Amino acid sequence: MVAGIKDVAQKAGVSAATVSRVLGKGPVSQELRDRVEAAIRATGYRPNLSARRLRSQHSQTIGLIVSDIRNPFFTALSRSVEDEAYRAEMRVILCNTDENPEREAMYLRLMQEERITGLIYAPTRVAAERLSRTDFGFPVVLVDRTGPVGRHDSVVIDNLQASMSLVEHLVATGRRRIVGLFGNTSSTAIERHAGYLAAMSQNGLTPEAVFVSPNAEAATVEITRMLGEASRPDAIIASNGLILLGIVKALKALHLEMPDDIAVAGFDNESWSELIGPGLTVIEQPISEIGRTAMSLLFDRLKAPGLAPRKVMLSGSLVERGSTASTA
Amino acid sequence: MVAGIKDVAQKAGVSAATVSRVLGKGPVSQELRDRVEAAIRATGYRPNLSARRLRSQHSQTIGLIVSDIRNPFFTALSRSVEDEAYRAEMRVILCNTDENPEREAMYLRLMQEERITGLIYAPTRVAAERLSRTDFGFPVVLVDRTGPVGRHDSVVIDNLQASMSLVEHLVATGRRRIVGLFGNTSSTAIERHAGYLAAMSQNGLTPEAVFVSPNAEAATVEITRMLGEASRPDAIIASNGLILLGIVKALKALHLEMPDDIAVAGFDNESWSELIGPGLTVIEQPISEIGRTAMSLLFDRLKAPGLAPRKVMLSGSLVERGSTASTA
DNA sequence: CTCCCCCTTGAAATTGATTTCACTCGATTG
DNA sequence: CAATCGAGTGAAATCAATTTCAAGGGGGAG
Repeated sequence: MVAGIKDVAQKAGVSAATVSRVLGKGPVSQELRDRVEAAIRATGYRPNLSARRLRSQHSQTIGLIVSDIRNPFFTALSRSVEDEAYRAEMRVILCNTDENPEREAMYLRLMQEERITGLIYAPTRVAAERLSRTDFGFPVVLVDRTGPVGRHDSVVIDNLQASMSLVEHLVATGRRRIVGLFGNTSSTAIERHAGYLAAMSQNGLTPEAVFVSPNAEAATVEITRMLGEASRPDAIIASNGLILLGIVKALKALHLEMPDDIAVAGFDNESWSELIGPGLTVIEQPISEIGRTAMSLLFDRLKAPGLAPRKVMLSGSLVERGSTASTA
Repeated sequence: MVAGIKDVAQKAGVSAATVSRVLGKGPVSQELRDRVEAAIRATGYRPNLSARRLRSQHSQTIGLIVSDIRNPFFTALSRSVEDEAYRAEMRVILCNTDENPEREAMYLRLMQEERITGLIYAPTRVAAERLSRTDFGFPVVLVDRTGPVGRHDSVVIDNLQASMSLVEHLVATGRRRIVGLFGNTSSTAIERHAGYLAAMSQNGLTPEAVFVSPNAEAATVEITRMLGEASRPDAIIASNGLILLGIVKALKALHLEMPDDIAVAGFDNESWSELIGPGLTVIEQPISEIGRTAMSLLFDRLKAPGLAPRKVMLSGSLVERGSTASTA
C-alpha cells in the first residue's frame, strides 16, 4: 500500500494537520517542518490529488476542447495554453471532438464532472448555438471560433479582414477567377467566407465558394473534381491549413504548378509552409497570443465573475510567398 | 451550489446509495431507477469525479508523457493512445517534457499524485537510466524510446534495421559521402546512429555523424555550418522529422536542390512530406499501431502484474521519393 | 404454514486529504 | 503584573462519492 498522510504524520510524530500544513505552506515551526519533510522523503509519500481536490474544492485544472490536435493550429494553441497553465500551477485536460457534436457534449459533461476551474473551447457551429444559452458552473472562453453573442468571453482573429486581404492580394497579383474552399463546421469558416464574398464583390468579381468538411482528404476530392471541368480558375484560397494541404496535394497529383498554372493561398502558417513548392502564401495567426489572451480572460473572469463578456479580436498577417507570385 | 448525490436522492425519495447504484450499474428496481434518472435530469446532477476516484480507488486515467506534442510523431501517437483509452472508458493525461529531465521528474510525480492506472512514456536518455531502477506503483510502457533492459514493457520500431535501409537506399542510388544528423536526447537516435554506422561500414564508407538538439532550428544551424565548408556531402539523413525539416530549410536558404545538389532522407512520414520539393524519402513508422500496442501491453500487465517485461518491436518502412532519386 | 433465500434498499463506514476550532504557551502591551 | 495577542499544534469535522453490512420483503420449496 502506498503511504498516506497518516503514515507520514506518525513517522514524524506529528498530526496529519501538521503534515498538511507543511505541504500547503501553512504556519509550522522549522523543527517540525524538517521532521515532516524527512518523513515524506523516507516514506515516498505523494499526496492524493483526488482527496485534495475533493476537500479543498478547487481542481486547479482548466479544460481545453478542440476539434483535432492533429491540426497544427490546435497543437500550437494547446502548447500555448499549457505553458500558461504551467506558469499558474494549473493542469490542463485536453479533449478532441473530431468536429462531432456528440463527443463535444460528452466532453462538456466530463469537464463538469472534473469540476474544472475554467474552459477554453473551440466549438463547432452546432454546439456554439446551444452554448450561449448554457451555464456550466465555470467560465468559458471561446477561442478561434465563436457563436451568437452570448454570455462567454472570446478570442478570435479578424477573419473578415484577413480573408479580404487574401483576396485583395490575389487580385493585385492579377487573378480574377478566385475560388474559395471553406470548412463547414466552424463559425470561423463562415466569417472567412463573408470576407471572401465582400472582397470579391468590391472588385466586381464573381465568387465561387464551396464548403467542405475541414480536412485534407475532402479538399483533395473537391479540387480534383473542380479541376476536371472545362475551364480552370486562376486561384484557390483555403479557410484553414488542412484544406490548404488538401488543395496542394490535388494540384500535385494533377501536375499543376504554383503559381504559373494556378495560385494558391490560405490560412495558417505552418513550419513547412515555406517549403512547399515556391512557398505558400498564407495568413499567419498569432497562435500563442491567442492562447495567452484566452488564459488571461479566463483568470480575469475568475477574479470578477460579474464582468460583462469580452471579445478580443487579434489580427492575422499576410505572409506573401511564391504560390501567389505575379506571373505577368 | 451545484447538486450533489444527496440532493438527487432526496428529490427521488431514495437513499444516496441507490443513486450511486443507478450510476454504477448496481441492482436497482426499474421503478426507482426511473425516479432517480428523472431526478438527475431535473437537478442537472453531475457526479464529482474526485470524490468517486477517492472512494473507489481507481482513477480510470492513463498518463502519457512525451517530449513535445508539436512533433507530429507524438501528436499522432497521442491521438492513437487517446482513441484506445476512449474505447476503454478511460481518460488520458498528456504531458510535454520539452526533453527536460526536470520537467520529466515533475510530471512523473504528478502521475503518482493522480494515482494513474498506467503510464505510456517516451523518456529522455537520462531519465531512462533511472527508470529501470524505479517502481512507481503503476505499470509503465515505454514507447518510441527505451532504456537499459529493465522492468518495463516497451514498444519500439527496429531502428537499426530502418536506419540501415535508409543508408542502403542512398548507396544504391549512387551516394557515397553520406552525413547523418542525430538527436542527442533519445535512445532512438542512438540506435539509428548505430544502424547508420553499421551500414556505412558494410559498404566501406566513412561515417560522418553529428548529434544535435532534436529540433528544426538546431539542425538548420548545423547544416548551414557544414555546407559552408569546402566540399559538400552527397546526402544527408536525419534521425527524426524535426531535424529533417531543419535540414530542408537550410538547403532552401542555400539554394541547393534535392536530389541534384544533394540527397536528403530521414525518419517520419508527415502529411506534407510528399509535397516538399520532389517529395522526401522517409522511413514511415506505424504510429497508430505503436499506440495501440502500448495500450494493449498496458492492459495485459494490469491483468497480470507478474508477467515478465515484454518488448515489442515493430518495423518502419521505406517510402522512396524524389529527394533521393538517382541522378545518374 | 413455515423456513429460507435472494433481491432491493438504506444507514453508516470509508476514502485521504484540508479546514475549522479550540487550546497551549510564550511574548508584548497597557 | 495582569491581560491580550498571536503563533503553533492537534482533534475532529468535512468534502461527495462508493461500498459494506444489515435488514425488509416477496416468492418458492419443503
